[in-house]
Amino acid sequence: MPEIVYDHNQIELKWHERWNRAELYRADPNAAAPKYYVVEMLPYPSGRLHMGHVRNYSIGDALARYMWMRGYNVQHPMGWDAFGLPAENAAIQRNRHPREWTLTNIEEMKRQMNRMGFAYDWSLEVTTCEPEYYRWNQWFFLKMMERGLAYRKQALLNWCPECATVLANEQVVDGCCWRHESTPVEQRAMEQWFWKITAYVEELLRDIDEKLEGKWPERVLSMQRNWIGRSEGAEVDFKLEGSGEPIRVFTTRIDTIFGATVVIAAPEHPVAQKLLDDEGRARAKQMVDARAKKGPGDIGKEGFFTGAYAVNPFSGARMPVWIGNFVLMDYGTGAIMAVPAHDERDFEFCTTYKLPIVPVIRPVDGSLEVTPKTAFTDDGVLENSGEYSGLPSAEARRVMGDRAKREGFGEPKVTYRLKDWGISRQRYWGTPIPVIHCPKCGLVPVPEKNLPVILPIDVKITGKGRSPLEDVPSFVNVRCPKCGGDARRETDTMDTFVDSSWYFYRYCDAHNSSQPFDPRAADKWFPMDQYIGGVTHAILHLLYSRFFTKFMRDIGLVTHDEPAKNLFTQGMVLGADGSAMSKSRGNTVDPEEMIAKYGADTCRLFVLFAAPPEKDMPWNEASVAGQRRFLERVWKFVTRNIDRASMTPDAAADRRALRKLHQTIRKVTEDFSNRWHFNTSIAALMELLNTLSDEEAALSREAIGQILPNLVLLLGPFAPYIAEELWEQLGRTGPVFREAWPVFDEEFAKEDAAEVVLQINGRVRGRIFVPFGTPQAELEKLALADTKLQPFIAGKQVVKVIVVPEKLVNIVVR
RNA sequence: GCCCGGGUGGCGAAAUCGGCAGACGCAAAGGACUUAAAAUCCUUUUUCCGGCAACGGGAGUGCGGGUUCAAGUCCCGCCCCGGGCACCA
Repeated sequence: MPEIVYDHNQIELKWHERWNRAELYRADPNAAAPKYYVVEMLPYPSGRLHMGHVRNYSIGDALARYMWMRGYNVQHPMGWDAFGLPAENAAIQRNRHPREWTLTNIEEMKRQMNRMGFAYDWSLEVTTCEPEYYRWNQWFFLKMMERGLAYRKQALLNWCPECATVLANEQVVDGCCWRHESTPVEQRAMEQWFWKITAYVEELLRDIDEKLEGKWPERVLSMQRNWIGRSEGAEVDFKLEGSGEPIRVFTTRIDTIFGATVVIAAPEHPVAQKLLDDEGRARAKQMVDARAKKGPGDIGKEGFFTGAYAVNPFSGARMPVWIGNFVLMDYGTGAIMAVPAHDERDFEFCTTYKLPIVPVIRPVDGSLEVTPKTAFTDDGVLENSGEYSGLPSAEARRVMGDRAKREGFGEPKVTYRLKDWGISRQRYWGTPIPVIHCPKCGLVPVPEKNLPVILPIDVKITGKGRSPLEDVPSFVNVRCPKCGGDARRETDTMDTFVDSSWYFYRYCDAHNSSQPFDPRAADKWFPMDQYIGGVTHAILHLLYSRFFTKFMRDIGLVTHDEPAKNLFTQGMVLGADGSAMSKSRGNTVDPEEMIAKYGADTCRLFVLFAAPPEKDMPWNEASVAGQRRFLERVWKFVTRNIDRASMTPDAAADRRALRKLHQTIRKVTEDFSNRWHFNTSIAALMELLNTLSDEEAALSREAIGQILPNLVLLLGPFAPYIAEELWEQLGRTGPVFREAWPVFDEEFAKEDAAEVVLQINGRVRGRIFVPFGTPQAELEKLALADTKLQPFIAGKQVVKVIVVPEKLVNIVVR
């Protein structure tokens, strides 16, 4: 029998061609089959994939193929974020229109991904640089404006010098731009557009517990909770002596207010500013500047006395008003009451400036008091607190908050760390913000019928920190839609996270020209059952898109509250140096090279086999050769057995091989349905092949006839090219993943006898094989009589015998 | 400091509900085939002790306790690694 030499290059090229005309792979959203929707994020439209991407796609792709075989409709689009032109390519690309380079990149991506065997439905592709897509981003912007959720304000913003644009808070990582990890962001005062994500803050938080808990990874939920940073407390007015003007403070510990010895305001606080003379104002400005330059964590605590005093509304005490550089203007009210005895930071400040320290909380057991060295920050029992003395902290907080409200000098209050989403960018690419600045009418939204506002093509990218659109008179100079007078077009473009917040909804109705998508289509597909993405988006995309879904619900586009029922965050592929693979670090591994070396199926199999998908995986290709060997063994086993003449069939061998086959089907099916640990699925396939090889010589034609197609079907989700080719070798016609998923037969999968482990005091001393269903009493008898156990039982007293049917007998002796 | 993960052989890992720790693969060593090498196939491979051997015995899942007939898995207290938040009042 001539051996067929398997040449992976030949096979892949052949299948590459077939892939491109694979019309019938498209999912049909109108079909009646159950829905199952998978979205994956593509992190970077650079037109170049690395092995990190291959792993991410392999996970979703294997699942999608399995779901197809189970008869589900799967939408498996490539998520196109279009975060923008990679800065490092800017020089090359700057003369080209974003639409042009995006399409070029898409072609390149398609080529690469086809080569890797990913079955994407390109017909549903949406790109954020398409004018149609601008239209709906802008449409959403107008809806936000109508509802008062879009507004413009002057604020201190994060500025990335490298990108030459502002960034949202979520896009600042360790004080640096999320795309330029060694470039510290600066603070710049600019007028910007914001979207009021804070209007949904309570719901965003509540639904974490009510809708996502247990279905999204705890890590992501915890990050979102942290980021939202809810904190319950109270606001209290301290009236200034003389003017009677109040300085409002926020505190989570109103129960400690009798211990407040000083009011400290942020240097930019407006009321405090009024108290200062020119010299004071200069000092305050210095503080603000210092903080803008360094990170807030890197400056020592400094402050100075304003000369003014305020009155504690509870105790009536006269308290000096200070300016403190550590008090943040944009959290709480911009002023605090310092309670040095019960707050570490206040303690430090008051010790430095020799301000009085008054303990007012005693631990519940009465054991210790505040020492001169440290603050006592836990809850306890109030003392030296007038009528409130003796109350536990928690109760005091409630009572005192209520009184502040009743008497009008404060109220219980919840504050959040989360701020509104700054969506303005001074980039060229991105959706133009559809607003016109009219000297007479103010901010005028572009009428809906005039959408989309599209980007001009002749633009010079300046990198100067203003939108390059400002230099395009044909774009900027417009007539006011209201009064018809001369006006200027807004030149900021939208954060591309706007696009990624809803693009996946567009997939279910990609060609709608009257609205972003038909609500009925969204109802059919959403909320998506399963979302697969990277953890890097925990507080970026995954928070924004939750907000967007709630907003779309409120304007009647969808009827659900959360975009994704289940979230799965796959682990990152780390570079050999242990840090995340990224182009800027230069530690990426090129899939093209890997494929040239080992073949696409081998590469996919390798990344799936190396670790369970949720785990991070340092790149180490030492074991790739093993996956290649496995595929070649499968190839050889199948091809040499297709027309094999009957040898010496042995019913026992058939039985063993078929049993293993059905056990493997069961195992792989369970892995797919429960946990997607494809590494164990592939291990099971390897075990199957090992068993088949052992039994090969004695298998009957009938057994072979059952084994070969099932083996190929099981391989399909992990190694699509070879599975397709083998399917054809078997005389079938493809595509293999449109075949039904194999079904296992419990009878076949069952072992002949149950192996029961015999233990003495929990240590294994022997094992017996018994028929399934052997009664417990019988098992106990067999165990006690077992010769191997005798030495351990002899001369001792049997205290207890534990029997786990079909598994184990444990004899406790003394 | 607070909040999430995680820690198992030389390496990647498995053990899914408290029931045989190390499946599957890599690497390594030895052997077969070969003039030779590659490829392929076979054997060994957590560790210590005893044995020519089949085998037998002990230890072992970051550390220390506990619960249980039985713990990688559950509980308590630590250590280390990764991630998030943090002068957030």
